[in-house]
Amino acid sequence: MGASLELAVSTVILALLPGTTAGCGDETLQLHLPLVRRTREPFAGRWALPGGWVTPDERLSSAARRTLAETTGLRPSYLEQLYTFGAPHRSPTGRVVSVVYTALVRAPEAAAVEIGENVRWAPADRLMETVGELAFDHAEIVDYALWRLRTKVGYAAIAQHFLGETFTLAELRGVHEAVLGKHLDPANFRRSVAASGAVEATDEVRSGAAHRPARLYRAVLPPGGATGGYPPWQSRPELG
Amino acid sequence: MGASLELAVSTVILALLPGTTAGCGDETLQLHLPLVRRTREPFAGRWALPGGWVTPDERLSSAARRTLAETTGLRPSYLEQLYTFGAPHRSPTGRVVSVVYTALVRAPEAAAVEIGENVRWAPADRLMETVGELAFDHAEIVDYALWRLRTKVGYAAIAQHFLGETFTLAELRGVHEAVLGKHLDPANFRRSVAASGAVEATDEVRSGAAHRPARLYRAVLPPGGATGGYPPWQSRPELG
DNA sequence: TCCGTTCAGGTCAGCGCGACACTAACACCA
DNA sequence: TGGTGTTAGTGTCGCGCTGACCTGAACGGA
Repeated sequence: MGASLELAVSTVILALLPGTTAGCGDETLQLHLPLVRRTREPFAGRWALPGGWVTPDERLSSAARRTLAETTGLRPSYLEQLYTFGAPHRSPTGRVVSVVYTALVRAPEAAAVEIGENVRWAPADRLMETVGELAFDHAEIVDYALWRLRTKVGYAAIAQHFLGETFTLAELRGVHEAVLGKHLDPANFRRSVAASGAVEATDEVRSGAAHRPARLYRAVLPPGGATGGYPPWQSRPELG
Repeated sequence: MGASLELAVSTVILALLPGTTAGCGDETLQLHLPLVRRTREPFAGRWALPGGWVTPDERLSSAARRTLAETTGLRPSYLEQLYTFGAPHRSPTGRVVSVVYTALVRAPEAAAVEIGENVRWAPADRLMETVGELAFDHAEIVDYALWRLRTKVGYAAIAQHFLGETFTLAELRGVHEAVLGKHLDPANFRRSVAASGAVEATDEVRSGAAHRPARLYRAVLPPGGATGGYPPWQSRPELG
């Protein structure tokens, strides 16, 4: 029935890395994503999202995981389905339907990517300036992923995915400021986070700096069913 | 590359129809969705979501529209992509990946469905009791669609899709009460809707009943870009 | 010892929302 | 014709969340 049609997966992986501004000084974090340079037609030489074909016996998310690891070496712990793109002429060489997954990774994991001639991190908000036009409709896909991150993702998810096991509230706030692109009041941010129940305090503190040490916190996953349904990001039972 | 794999589309169409409670009295509206009885294996005799195969030259949404019209006669004006289900053994007869679309339709449009031996409306919250277990993983798909409707859809969209061109606030409130399954305070509902800017008052009123006539309102679409991105339901440029 | 910096917590005003009382405008009926 | 019932629509109050700002706590460094 539905033949002569290829099913692919792509992934939009977002990481907060130091800004690659050529000038010095500016040490701010910026959203980056890994891109792969195409070596074959169509769009040979252009940069594209990591991805590949789905094999008959693997889950869609497994295909995304596998192709991501094959091309970039990244192995994120959690992938979320973003959208399925299937316009008839997305690819000039035939009908390709792409199920796109997205994930957030920490900077240490992001460092696992073997940067090379054909793999690189690119600043999500300046793709055009840094790598030129993306292959296929991948620029549109990235835009949609960024919109989802900025409008739909909560404290716990961002903390858990962008920071380590434990973190200070200042670190969590810094991550949020980088994602949202605006300054947040430390006191109000603290209250807001505490009220959300997304983090819990640990006994430890982070010392060493020339000021009062900060308490360390840990992300606490939503109790899975407390909201009576599917939380939007993490912790939804993976759908088939 | 990615062969031996079928791509299908399914649709979850939601309409508010009078409750089919056998007993008298209860005239409340209930969420219903159209189901189609399968005539072939697998799952012959079981009820399933309307859907079918994607042909090589049509958009995914067009395939959803076409198969929905072929099986039920429904032609909703707008379809929204819900999720793509692709677990390896969803279908016992081979690998099938289903891109699921969803839409809300008004009762008059819903009446266009030619009810028969193999097509019927079923109450969304009592599928098991009324039609037994659905084919494939369609019950899971319906659950996810209901969750999305109840938690993600705003005033304007519900008004526009479930009601006519103009409507009273009482009608809009009734629709929301039916969707959410709980009573809403008329005064607070009015203020909340007004503040959202999702509706605008018209000059007309609806008279005829034995009480003060109610002003008619009209749904106003979000200004498409006011939020600087993709509004969640209606009015997002259809993605590829 | 003093000082600068950051952590941590508190206060206060404004806003949105739920609960509830009240007025307005029609149809119906005695 | 005027009273009555019913629903439309408005006003008010209190609570909780949020932004803006202030104060004390705890460190390293001069």
